[in-house]
Amino acid sequence: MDVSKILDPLNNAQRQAVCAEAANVLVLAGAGSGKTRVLVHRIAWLLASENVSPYGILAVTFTNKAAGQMRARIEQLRGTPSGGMWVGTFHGLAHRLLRAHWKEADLLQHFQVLDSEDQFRAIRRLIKEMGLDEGQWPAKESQWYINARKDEGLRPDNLEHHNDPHKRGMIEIYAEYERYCQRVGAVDFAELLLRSHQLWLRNPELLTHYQQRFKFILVDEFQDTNTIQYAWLKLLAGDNTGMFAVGDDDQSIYGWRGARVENIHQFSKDYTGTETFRLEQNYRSTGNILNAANALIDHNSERMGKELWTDDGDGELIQLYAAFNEQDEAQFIIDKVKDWIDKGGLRSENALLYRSNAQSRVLEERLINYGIPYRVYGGLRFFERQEIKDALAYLRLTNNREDDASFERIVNVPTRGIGSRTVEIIRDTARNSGSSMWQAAYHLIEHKELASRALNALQFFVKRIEEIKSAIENLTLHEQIEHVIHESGLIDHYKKEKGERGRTRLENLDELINAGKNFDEDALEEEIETSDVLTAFLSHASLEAGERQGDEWDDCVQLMTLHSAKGLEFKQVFLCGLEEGMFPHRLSSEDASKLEEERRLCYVGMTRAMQKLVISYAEKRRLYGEEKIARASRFISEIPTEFLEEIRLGSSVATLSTMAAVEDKEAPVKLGQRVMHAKFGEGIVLNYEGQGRHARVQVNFEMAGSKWLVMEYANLQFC
DNA sequence: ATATAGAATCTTTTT
DNA sequence: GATTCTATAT
Repeated sequence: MDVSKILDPLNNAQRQAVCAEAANVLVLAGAGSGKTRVLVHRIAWLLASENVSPYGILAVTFTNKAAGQMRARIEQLRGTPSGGMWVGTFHGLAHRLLRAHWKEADLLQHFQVLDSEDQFRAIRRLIKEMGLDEGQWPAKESQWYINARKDEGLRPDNLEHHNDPHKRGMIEIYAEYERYCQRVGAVDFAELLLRSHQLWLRNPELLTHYQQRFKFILVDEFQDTNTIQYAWLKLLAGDNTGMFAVGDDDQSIYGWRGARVENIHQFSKDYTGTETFRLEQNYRSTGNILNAANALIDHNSERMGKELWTDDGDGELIQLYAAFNEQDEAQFIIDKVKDWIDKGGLRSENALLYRSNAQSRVLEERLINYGIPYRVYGGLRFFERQEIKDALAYLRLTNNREDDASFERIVNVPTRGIGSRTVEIIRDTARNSGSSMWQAAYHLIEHKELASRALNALQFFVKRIEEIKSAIENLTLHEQIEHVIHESGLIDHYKKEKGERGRTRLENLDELINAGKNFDEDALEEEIETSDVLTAFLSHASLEAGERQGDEWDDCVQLMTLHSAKGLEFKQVFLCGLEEGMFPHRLSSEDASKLEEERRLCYVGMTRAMQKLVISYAEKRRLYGEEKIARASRFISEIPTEFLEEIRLGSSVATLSTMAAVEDKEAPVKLGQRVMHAKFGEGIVLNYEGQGRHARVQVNFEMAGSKWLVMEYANLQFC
């Protein structure tokens, strides 16, 4: 292939990294510096010049989206499908390994992948079964504990309780959970990695096979790797493997879930002769935005060091708005968004970023008020929806009747008279005989050890599952799904749910059949055995939970947390709620390293902006029902004033029409509304009492301070 | 089995 | 303040 096509689109630094001769390469790629491009072109370069076949390449990312994009861009650049290459997420690749070597990994052939909700439910059930007090041993905490240990590569056997009763309990729960997973063939996310790591350790010839196969390993977002992921990579990389790691220590924002930036420092030590490259030219943001971001992140210690720059101009200054309260802040932001749209910009070019999800509500209310379509990221995803998980649980139970989690989920959904008491008896019976709940149910029916009503109901359930099982045996996946959602009674069950919610649930179940259809087609192409399609589909549902549900509008304002904004870019970005306690969050303010992570988060947020960045904070904020006075975030003072432009009260466009509408209703004014008084000047509505002409309004004037005024006489102008 | 009231909780999230 | 779970009553 023509090498110039690979190298010409690159700048100097990018080209050096792509063509690096060193076996091991570390690329420190700043925000917007062409990180993905370098990865993609490196792969194309290796294939073209090093005489490597796609078979010898493994590229690993964190999200399915990133993996998909990378694969697509490689194929686009090379103009040919890249069969044989392994491109995927850590979990996806680990899963692939375990499917191929389930026996050596000591798993059941049809092992299932638990998503975090499945895991949570399993742990909660086990804690109950163990007779532990749920108040003292919250399932959430245990789940967190177990995952953190697995991410560190630790099994219960490797853990010491040091006579700490709390620790001892946690370890016991962990051990119990492991036994359960092993028995029913369940594998959670962390287990995928830990288990495949173990698979290699215990089967040296298998490890050698993969080490010899993969001549080059490429890692995206290296700063986000945790202990087990790095160990996994290190094990897989043999003596002759070339490692190519791309990352940005300044964008490490997942320390709280086990990511270790240290790995980036460790890399050059572990791989001697590592050549390090820095990508500092930014193709996204204006000079002012970059300089401000550089100055902010400079307050962090222990950085690898990197300074973003651009060839383009300085652009506009960063706007800073000190809002009176969160209502005022929202009003200001929405006014600016409206300006943008009125000037012909797209709604989707605007992103409203915040530290925590609770902040979205006020913004949403304003957007609804103005009839501006928007989309909030972060809701439930398709395969996480209740009705979908119910349907999947039926499929799982027919597939594997040892699956207690699924059994318990659907034994009384739709309600068929199997109450919590009956479930408890089944659970106890299962526990006492060391069998599954399914077997226990059988036992109870056979020996008539239940009250007749419960017995009949249980018998009905068991029979129904058996019927479904035999009916779907020779069907294609989508036919299986269709059969299951009807015969299980789920359709009828959700038909009864009134309103919008019930309707979307039915639509989703319909959509599940569609998903099955697509899966069938893919399976046909890849010649997957019919009996394995269901298992593959169930794993797919766990590993790739699907798109987050958003509004149906194509062009809408984007609302999301700073964390979910990573990797994205927008022409106009609003960073909202920059107050001490909010951002940096109070739970992350005491600890120096946590604070630095917050600062990196701020850095990530700022560098999302292409043209305009607007930062705002509220002096007073109502949160969780309580009003709190706040100070501006320290991050604001860490940005040199030369890059900032303070926006004064009332400089935004008047919104007379909307206020008239509000005035018609019982409230005389809206809280947080800007008003103008002939004598006192401009202010913000703080409070009001009464209605109509007799209403009194409290206004905080910019110059004159806070005053109570009677609407009838005050003659306030809304602006 | 459902309905309602009171309590508890409220950072960030992918796989 | 809003949601979501839990306990209690019917």
